[in-house]
This record gives sequence, structure tokens and C-alpha cells, in this order.
Amino acid sequence: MATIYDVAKKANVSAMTVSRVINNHPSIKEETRKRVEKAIKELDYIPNRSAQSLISKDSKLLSLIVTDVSNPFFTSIARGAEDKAHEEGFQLVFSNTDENIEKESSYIKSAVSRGIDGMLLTPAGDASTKNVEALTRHHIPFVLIDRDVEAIDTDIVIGDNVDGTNKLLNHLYELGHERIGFVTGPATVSNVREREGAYVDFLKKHQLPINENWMFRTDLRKVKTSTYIKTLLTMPKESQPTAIYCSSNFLAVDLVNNLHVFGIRVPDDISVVCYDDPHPMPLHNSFFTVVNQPAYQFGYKGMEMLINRIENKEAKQSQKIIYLPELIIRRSSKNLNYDS
Amino acid sequence: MATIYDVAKKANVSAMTVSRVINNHPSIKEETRKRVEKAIKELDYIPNRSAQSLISKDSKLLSLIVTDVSNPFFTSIARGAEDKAHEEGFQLVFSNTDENIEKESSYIKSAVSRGIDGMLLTPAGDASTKNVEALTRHHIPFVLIDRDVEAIDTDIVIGDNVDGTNKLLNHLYELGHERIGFVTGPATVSNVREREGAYVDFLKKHQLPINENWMFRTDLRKVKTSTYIKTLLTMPKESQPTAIYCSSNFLAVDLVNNLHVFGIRVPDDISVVCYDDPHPMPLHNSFFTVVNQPAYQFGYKGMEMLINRIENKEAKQSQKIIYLPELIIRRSSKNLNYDS
DNA sequence: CTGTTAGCGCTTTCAC
DNA sequence: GTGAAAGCGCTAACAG
Repeated sequence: MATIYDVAKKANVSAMTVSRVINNHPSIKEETRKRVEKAIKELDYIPNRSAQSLISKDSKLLSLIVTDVSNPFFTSIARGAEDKAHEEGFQLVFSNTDENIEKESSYIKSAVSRGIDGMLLTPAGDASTKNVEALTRHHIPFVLIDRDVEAIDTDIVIGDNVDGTNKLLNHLYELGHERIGFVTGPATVSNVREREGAYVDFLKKHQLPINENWMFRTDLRKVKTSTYIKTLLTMPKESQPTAIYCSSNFLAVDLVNNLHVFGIRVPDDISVVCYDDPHPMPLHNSFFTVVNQPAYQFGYKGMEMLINRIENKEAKQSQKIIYLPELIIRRSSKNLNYDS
Repeated sequence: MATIYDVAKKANVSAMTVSRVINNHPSIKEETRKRVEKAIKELDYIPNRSAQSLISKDSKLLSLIVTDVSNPFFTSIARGAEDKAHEEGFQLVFSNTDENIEKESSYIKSAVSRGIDGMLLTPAGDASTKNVEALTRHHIPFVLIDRDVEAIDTDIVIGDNVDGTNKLLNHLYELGHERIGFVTGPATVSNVREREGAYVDFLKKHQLPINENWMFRTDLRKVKTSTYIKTLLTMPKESQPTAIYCSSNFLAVDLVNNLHVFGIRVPDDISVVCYDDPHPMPLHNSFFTVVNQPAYQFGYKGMEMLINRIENKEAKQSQKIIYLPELIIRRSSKNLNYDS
């Protein structure tokens, strides 16, 4: 509650001198600084950032928007982002859009009104383009994470979806799987599209059967894989897929749980692999065969680029950082070659 | 970049009128409001929250401090807290203390300087008392989550550590375990202390052996359970514990991974159970037998109490909400009774 | 090395 | 119903 004037009065100096002490201005006599610091401590004075921001136009506040922190993938991104932000003296406001464009829009607006210095964003979908305009109009730098959006020109940290898909499918293929299903999200999300494209390409390249009924597209929020399973069960055994590729960890968990409900065992009856580890603290006996992305790095590196943009105001070439995912073979995928 | 004056000029009214429109003040002629809203839209005007906060003394900004969002337990707390905050029109700044009192102190200071309206805090330890003083001095309401700190009088959401410990130990006891080890964190954390106390009480009550060497206390951040395992291995097989109770999920994961390195199988050679689920999206075949707390509720309810405190400024009786944990029996605990 | 003045963008208070 | 003046807490720009 104490203001800079209270400190000034107590230390017998002007407010300006107190301000200089707070901001470590060099030209302050040692003795004066001591006196001011004493007053600050005695009054328990903490500078008011709102007042500071009003003048300096910077807030040392950053915004992090993801679709859902509960997802271990985004949790790690958040942690990486916060670590880097903290190193550089920034703080992070975080929000979950739940894949909802309107929610995203309102979060972006309130971030702008907060005077944030920059934003790290996992766009909810292609429609994010118009939401992001609010940032460009207000000259607020931002960096995209995990998902690209056409027509948005800025730095981005992203995974190689073709590489990841190939690693996963190749693994299944080597294990003898030929009928491979695909469970995925809405096509308005770039990495969903890319994974889907890579999936189709892989099947074609290896002349594996492509079956519309083996593919299932669901809302990333209200996952309903049981519908999918029911469809599969209408097919004769020999035309059901022997493996399913899920384009996200949430989907895979839901799928495996539902398969279990139907009495279908993984991997004995069917193999399931997915993108992004559902196990945030991998155990030696973790279940899922996955292709894992360096999520912490996504956040950390993205934040680094963001802060860079903030501190070097001049317009510069946009960078795209592409991380390659890593295949982790575990227990959810079964080798068909040794089937008796 | 447009200010309230730009809007005022464009709409041919005073800044005051614009302010009234923004804040939905009733006494504004419909036609004026329309005109102002049009100008706002055209100029893409977004009110400056710093300027607003400077006057109104509220920021609609809340602070959430946990030790580490990466831990699924805290991830859920964060998600619950953010959901409630969003419902009530608040935004959340989040920080990780990594169990570090100094980091906590600096985060609290910068939260105060931001003019946050309140704070949700998982205290790093008993020493948090002095950090929290900064909040009381500045009349900033706060609510504690998951860990109690003596001499801090405020609302708190917490789990019943005695109940949880008993559920876990009782489960082991029924399975025939009598030599039960304990891996835990620093005694400066309230729930660590309570779980430890309950552990000792349980053993005494059931006249089970208490062995100093079966107990291991480690730093919650740099977990080194391999030291512990080495100690156990120096003992003859028949005086090694048959089960180990870990007071947190991180500890259990580290322990099981290290046991595996030493060629000790869980649960075949030794059972391991723990507090708080390490599996954020539980699978039907998840590994750990745990006692699980409603982490999302911790965050949601804590936020509810916090906002309540903020909006009813008068001092009121502190509330303590105690949630009972739920025992989830899975595969990491083995029944000794049917041992051949 | 330190102080004075003015003003950041907004809202409170009082007029009209 | 609307506006003018003053000031929230701070710092940039100048003075001394």
C-alpha cells in the first residue's frame, strides 16, 4: 500500500531518486541508496507494476495459450515456457482454449488488454488466423507452438509430422501389420492434416490397403472411440485392422480403454500406437508405443524465440524450428511375424 | 494502441462517456452507445488494464503458485483453478517454485507488485510463513492448497493424509505385508510429516516391525532412490521390506525405475504403492496401486474460496476443506497370502 | 548526483 | 445523459 512517495518522504529524497534506486540506476550515491533501501524495507514497499507499465509500455507479462494443460504434452510445453520466461524475468499468464475458437479469441483480447509483451500460442485451428490479427494490429509479437496456421507469418516451433507418422507406421509394418487403422481429430488442425496425409502416403507407398471404415475422425475434446469400435466389429475378423495409429495420446488412451470394455485386448488382439507420450513420467514398464516429441523444448525454445522477438523489435525473418520425434517401442504394439 | 480519447474523438463524445460504455453503465443513451461501440470497433480499441488497475485497485489477475506443474497432481490443480478463475472472469499467472523457498519469495513479491487480487499457493514448506507475510501486509487474500503451514490463518484445501496412509497400508497389510518401507520427502512439508506420522502409527498399531533402515528421506527435487536400494540390498533377504510406501508419485516412479535397474521386479520381488496417481490419464492397465486425491477439485474449490474471499472483503472465519483420498488397487502391489 | 514537471490511460467526483 | 477536472503510482526528460 505504500507508494513511492511514502518511501521518498521517509528517506528524505524525491520520488525520482527512489525510482532510480528501484531500477538500479548507476548514478546514485551509495549512502543515498542505502537510506532509500532502508525506507523501502521498513515500509515494505513493492513497486506498482501497473503504474510502471502505464509509462514504460512493457509489462514483463507474457501469455501462454494452449488447448489443455492437462495433456502431458502441453504440460511439458508449459513448464518449458515458464522456465525460460522466469530466466528472463517474465511472468506467464496461462489459458486453456479447449480447442474452442471463441474461447481463444476472448483470451487473446484480454491478454492484449493486460498489455502483455508477447504470446506463445497453440492455435485452436485454422480459424485462429482472425483471432491472431488482434495481436498483429496491436504489434504484440507471438510465436506459434505445435500447430501451423497458413497465412500467419511468425516464428513457430513444430514437430515433423511426416517423420513421426512414418516412424510409427514403419514400426508397425516391420512387425507385419498391413491393415492399419487411423483415429484422428478435426482437419482444421494442421498437424492432424499432416499426420493424415502422411498416413495415406505411407499406405500407398507400401501398397497397403486403404479402407475408409478403418479411419475415424473425432472431436479432440469429446472423444467417442466406442462408435469406431462398434463399426470395426461389424466387419469380419479378417478385414478388421490389426493395428491402429492414433494421432494423439488422448485418443489412444480412450481407444484402449474402450477396446478393453469390448473385451478386445491390446496388443494381443490389436496393436495401438500414438503420437505424444501419455506417460508424463515414463516408467520402465510404460505401456504405449509412441512417437515422442520434445515438448519441454517446444515450450522453452518457443519462449526463447518470443523473447528474442520482443527484445529486437525490428521486423525480422520468421523462423521455423522443426523437431524430429523419437520412436519409443513399448508394449502396445505386437509382432505379427511370429504369430503361430 | 488506440486510447479512450481516440475513441471519444471519433464518436464525438467525451472520454468519460466511452468509459461508461465500456463498463456498461446504465445511464447512456442507446444512440450514443451505438456510436461509441462503432468507434471502438473501428479503432480496434481495447481498454488498457494497467490504467484501469491503477485506479480501481483490482486487476482481475490471480496468482497460482505450485511446486511443479509437471507433476500430474499439480497439473490437475492448475486446470481446476484456471477453470474456476475463467468462469469468474479472472486470469491466472502461474509459477513453479521447485520446492525452493527463495524462488517462492520472489514469485510472491512480483505477484504483489502486479497487483494481483489473490493467490492460490502450495507452500514450499514451513518456511513459507515469512514469504506469505508479504501477502497479509498488502491485504491480498490467499488460499493454501495441499499443504498446511502452522501459523498461517487462511482457507485451505487439503487431503486427509492419515486416511490415505491408512488405506494404502491397510491394503498392503491385508495382502500379507508386514515389513513395509517408507520413502518420503523433507519434514518441512506438512503432508510429508503427516504421512510419516500415520505410517509409524499404523505400524505400531498393528505391531509391525519398525526399522530405521527401511525409511528413506530424500529431496523432492533431486530424488536419489538408488542410494536407498543399495542400503536395502546390504540386508539379508528376510529382513528386507516386502513393500514400500512412497509418499509421492515422483518418488514411486523413480523408485520403481531404479529397482528395475537393480533387477528387482515390482511387484514380484517387492510391492510399491504411493500417494497421488502418476498416471494423468488412467488406463485400464495402469501400473501403480495408489491413493488418489481429487486434484482438480483441490484447484477448483480452492479457487472458489479464494474468489469468495476477494469479493467479500470482510474478515471471516477461515475454512479448511479436507478431501478423502480414494484407494485404487492396480498392479504394483502383490498378494503375499497365496505365495507358494 | 538529485529534483521538478508533466503525463502515461483511465475513472471518480462533481457539475451541468 | 454527459462532460471537465483531478489524480491513481510511476518515470522520461529535462534542469540544476
